[in-house]
This record gives sequence, C-alpha cells and structure tokens, in this order.
Amino acid sequence: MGSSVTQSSAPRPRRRAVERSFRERAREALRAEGHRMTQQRDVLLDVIEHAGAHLDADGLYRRARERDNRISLSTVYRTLALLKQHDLVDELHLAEEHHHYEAKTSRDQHYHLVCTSCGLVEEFSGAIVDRLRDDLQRERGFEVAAVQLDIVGRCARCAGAAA
Amino acid sequence: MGSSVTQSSAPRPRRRAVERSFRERAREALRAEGHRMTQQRDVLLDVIEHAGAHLDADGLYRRARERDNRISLSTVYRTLALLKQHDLVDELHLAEEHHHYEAKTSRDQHYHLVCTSCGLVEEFSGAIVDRLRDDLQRERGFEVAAVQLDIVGRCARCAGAAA
DNA sequence: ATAAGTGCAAAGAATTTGCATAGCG
DNA sequence: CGCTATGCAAATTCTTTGCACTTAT
Repeated sequence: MGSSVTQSSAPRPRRRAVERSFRERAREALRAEGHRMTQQRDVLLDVIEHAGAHLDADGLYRRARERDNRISLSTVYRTLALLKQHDLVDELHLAEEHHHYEAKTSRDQHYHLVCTSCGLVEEFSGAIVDRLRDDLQRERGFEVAAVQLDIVGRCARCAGAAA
Repeated sequence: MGSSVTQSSAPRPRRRAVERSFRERAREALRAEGHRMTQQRDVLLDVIEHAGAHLDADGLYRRARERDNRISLSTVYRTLALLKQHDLVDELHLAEEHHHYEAKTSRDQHYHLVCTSCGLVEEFSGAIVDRLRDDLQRERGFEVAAVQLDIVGRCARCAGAAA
C-alpha cells in the first residue's frame, strides 16, 4: 500500500528521483496546449506542489502572494480551473456543485454510485468497506470515524446501452 | 452486500417493515431534545425521506413548498443543520467547508485520511480500492470512472495520545 | 505585434444571520 | 403565555465574469 504524508508533523517520504516534479509536468502540459507560462502560474505551480492537500483557493493565493504580490485571487481560481481541465490537480470534497442531502435510513453506513449518464444514484454498502476499515486500523493504526465514499461512473444499464 | 436504488429508473427494493421510517425517527429524536415539531419541519422530513440522495437545499425547498408554501429557504437550511447535528441526515460531497486542491503527483489515484485531532492529511492507495472497483464491476455491472474516498478519524499518533 | 493572461471591481450563487413576528407546547 | 422557530432581507463567503491593461511568445 503506497503512502505519503502531506503535513510536516511526520517525516516526509521521498519520491523517486526519476519522476518529474509536478511543476515540470504541469509546465510541459500547459505549454503543449499553447498556454503561456506567466510569473503567476509559475509561482502557483510551485505553491501547489508543496502545499499537499491542505490549501484551499484562498490559502494558495496567500502563500503565492508572499512570494510575488502581483497575483490576484481571480488568477488563482482561473489557474486552478485550467489545471483541473488538464487533469493536473485533484479537487477534494467536491464532485458536484452543491451539497445533496439524504435521510439516514438506518444505522449502517452506505456509499454512493453515481451514474454520469442517467444521473441514477445507487447506494451500496458491505464487506468491502468494512475490510478497508480494518486494514487501515491494523496497518496504520488509523482509527476510522467516518468514510466518505462516492463513486462516479456508468451504471449497468447505461454501460450496456453504450456498448 | 446491501443495496437500494434511490431513483425511479430501477425497481425500488423494500425496506423491512419493522423499521421505523426516517420521519418517525427524526420526529422522536428532535422531540426528545426539546425541539418543536412545526408544520415546516414535518413537511420537510417527509420530503427528505422520499427524496433519496437527489436534492440539494434548494430542491428540497421547492418540493416542500409545493405542499405548503409557508416555508422559506432559511428554514430549509436551518432544519438541515439541525438534522445534521443530530446525525439524521448525510451530507454528500462535503466533509469540509471549502475545496482543497492538490497536485497530482503521479498517475495512480490515492485517497485521504484526515485526522480530526491534528489535521494531518495522509494519503493512501492500494489494493483495497482496486478490489472495490472490481467487485462493483462484477457484481453490479457498474463501470467505475472515478472514486472519491476520504476517511476521517484519528491518526495513530493522536489515537495513541488519547489512550 | 497580438492574442492570451491579468487585476480589479462588480456580479452571482450558496449559505448564514439579525430581528420582528408567528405558533408549538 | 413563553420561548422556539419562522420569514424576510441583508450580510457573508466562495467563486465567476467583464473589461481595460499587461506581457509572453
């Protein structure tokens, strides 16, 4: 099981040296698509690379600004949008635009399968997630309180129809 | 593996009759805490129960309003907050307030362990999730495109410190 | 040179809050 | 009746956008 810690508290595991840095890859990817490498983007790429999963748009903005005050929050948002388009960043805690609410029908947790074709939301639950929970407890001593698991893809019907 | 479909497209599996409805449980839970059962809450509980995981605050508001126009969007938000406090609803796609961004460091997906005590964000990945993917494909024909998995709890250090 | 990128300020969307009033217990 | 919950409108927070100016190529 791979692992890396994104906060300073614990020793930061090295990444294989052969692997190009995020910043390098991003620069190339953007260039390849005809985007320009501005001062703002350059600083931001570096900030994002070293920020782990901690920072939100405003946090990235502030940290970038410490290095070069010629950057605006708009640019941060625009850059993040660009990086998302090119699949260069992950956006956590946001698969959809808004929040969706759901009645808790019983004590046992369940998770969601969201079909991108028809919008169907199925629930599932079961042993797989329990196993995950146990593994994390055993292998890493992590005491699981809550699991947020949402899976996006195509349901059987839509996958079938497309084929 | 338990299952229930929350949209009309597929046959809706029955829930065991002995189980009290969400609405009943919620009414009791709120009453027990000294909250009042208003017309607005009553309608809303019913709407939420039958909405599956589809509706956001505004959707719940509109549907509730069809039945009783004496409800406001503020009340919907306030009621959802109350239900959340009492762990009566799940809020999807939102464990945190804002979005957090993270550089994609390599092709392989990873997921997050968030410690509620110290804020540490660890990443993990591995066979467990692959297995989940395969199981869903095989057992339900669901074609997984993306997995959003975030786990909240206490990291080894904090769990140890507390004990 | 020239079109993409930027800053700024204003617009939008989602959510929260202050305050006077309605209505549950 | 008394106090909680509500409606309304204004305030907040996060994000997006229009437009004139900058700047990378």
